[in-house]
This record gives sequence, C-alpha cells and structure tokens, in this order.
Amino acid sequence: MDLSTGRPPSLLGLSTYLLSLTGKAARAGLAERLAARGLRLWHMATLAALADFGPHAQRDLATRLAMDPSDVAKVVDELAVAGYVDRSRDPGDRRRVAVTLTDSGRTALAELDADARRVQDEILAPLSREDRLRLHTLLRKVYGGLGRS
Amino acid sequence: MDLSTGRPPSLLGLSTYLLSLTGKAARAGLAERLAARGLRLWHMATLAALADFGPHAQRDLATRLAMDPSDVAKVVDELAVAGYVDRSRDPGDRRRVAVTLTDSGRTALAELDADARRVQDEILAPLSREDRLRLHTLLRKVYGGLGRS
DNA sequence: CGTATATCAGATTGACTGAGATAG
DNA sequence: CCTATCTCAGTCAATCTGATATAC
Repeated sequence: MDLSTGRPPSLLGLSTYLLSLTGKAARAGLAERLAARGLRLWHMATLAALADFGPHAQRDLATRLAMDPSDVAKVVDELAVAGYVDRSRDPGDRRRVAVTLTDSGRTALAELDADARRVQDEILAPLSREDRLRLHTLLRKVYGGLGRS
Repeated sequence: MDLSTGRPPSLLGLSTYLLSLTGKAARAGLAERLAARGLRLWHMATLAALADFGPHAQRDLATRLAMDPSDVAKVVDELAVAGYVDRSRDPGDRRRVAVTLTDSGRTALAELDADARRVQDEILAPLSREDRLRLHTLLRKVYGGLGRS
C-alpha cells in the first residue's frame, strides 16, 4: 500500500476542504502557544474585543464574538483572576457586569498578538508577500459573505 | 453599545483568524448536510479515500486521513452497517482488515460530493470564478507547507 | 408579571489514551 | 519475546442546554 500520495485528491479538489484543514492548523498552532501561557483562544479574542472597542457587558462580548454567554462567564472569570480584566456592576443597569481591560491585560494581549503573527508566518510560509495579501483579500470577501443564504 | 461593527478588527487583520472562521463555516455547513443522511465528516473522507485509492487496511486509512485508529474502527463499522463498505480479513496478514467500497458506497459518495459542492458554492458565493481559482491555488500552497517547521 | 443578565451544573460531541485480544 | 493491528472503555476539552438568582 503506497501512502506517499497522501490525502484523497477528490477531497483536495474542494477548496472548502482545504479551508477546513488550513483553518484547523492555524487554530491548533495558536492554541498551542496560548496554552504555554495558560490561556485559550477565547481569552485572546475577549482581550482583543476589549482593546478594540473598550469595556463591554458580558452579554455584548458574547454577541460580538459569537460565543455562548455561559462560557463568557467562565472566560471572563479566568481573565479577572489573571489580572487582565476588571469587573464592575453597571450602575445604570445592575444586572450587567462591565468588563474592562487592565494595563496588564493590554500588555499580555500585545504578546499574544506577537505569538499569533509568528504562527501566521509559519502557516503562510509557502506564500510570497503578494500572495499573502491576495489570500487575505479573498478571505475577507468570503468572511463578509458568511451568515447569508 | 454599538455591536454593528462586529468582530475585533485586530483579529480580522490576521489571515489565520479568517482561515479559522471560514474553515469552521465550511466544516459546519458540510457536517449539517451529512447529518441529514446520518453521516459525519469522517464517513465521507473514508469513502473518498477508498474511491480514490482502492481498498485499505484500517491502519492505512488512519495514516492517510490522519485519523485515530480507534475512531477508524467505529467509522468503518458504521459504514459497513450502512452497506457502503465491505470488511474482510487479509489472507496474507490476518491481523489486517481489508475495507472495500461497495457499489452502494460509490453511489452514496457521489451524492455527498454533490452536497459538498453545494456547500462550497454557498461559502464561496462572494467570489468570482477567477477568484475561486486563485483562492484554491493559494490554499494548495499553504496546505503543501503544513507539517514543516 | 414577563424579560434580560449572569452564573452554574450537566449533557453532548470530537478527539485522544490505555489496555486487551489476536496475529505476525 | 516483541511488535503490529484492531477494538473497546474511558478520559479530556469545547460547545451547548437547562435551571436558578437577581435586576429591570
């Protein structure tokens, strides 16, 4: 049995299969780096949302990142324990918990972003600078169309 | 709180993040179609491997598709129950179980492939024909580089 | 009273681990 | 005796459900 030819060509002919494989590799690569810091992907996404848009209620974090509200509670709790975010009750609506990025959190995010770019450099190593730009543009278009149909 | 701006721009600037999102959408879309037929992604991948390369020992299927041998046992068993594959002991090495695609399996695979192409058309809807070819070429390059470093 | 937010416990799923049975 | 294949039971992590407490 010759396995040198690798995966089924009929699957490799599907762009969506390639998207799935490369996306999984990207995800796994970054997850591994984050794990070395005791964090997971949701932690980084949450910090990024706070850095880009300022304080959020937890419900709004869930909406923005398409994550489950019950998981937000846990992730935010872990970030608070690490000192990366502060939590405080919204005085105007005491059901809501305002989550704010700390200076320590901002510093950590910068390191996570550097990690992410290192992983990206590894994953996209076969592409020239121009190819990387082209790929990014195409993926943005595809991303923009998700959630319709 | 304005959530209309969506996900964090600092993440959307990462091609690997976009790969992860679009890959997940592709995976979920196909998984949904397969679920309607009582199948999962591994079932299709297994059928495709058998169609492209002929009969495999289960160990070789695991190697080719990078799937866990213990999961192969279950997937192949389910495919056998559905009548899509036949199992028989290899006379030359009676440890090995030769898995062969049946006519019924080949017919089913053709339908699954049609499903996959429909999902792909939805996912890649924002792209022109030329863009789709470009994307495919770029993804093949990226795929070809996976597993080094 | 009905709805929204946050939180928790538990179900579910996919991927992986370890051990045993059979064969080389 | 050691290794390879197949199989099963169980673990682990990520995701999602349901229920509860509090506030609007």
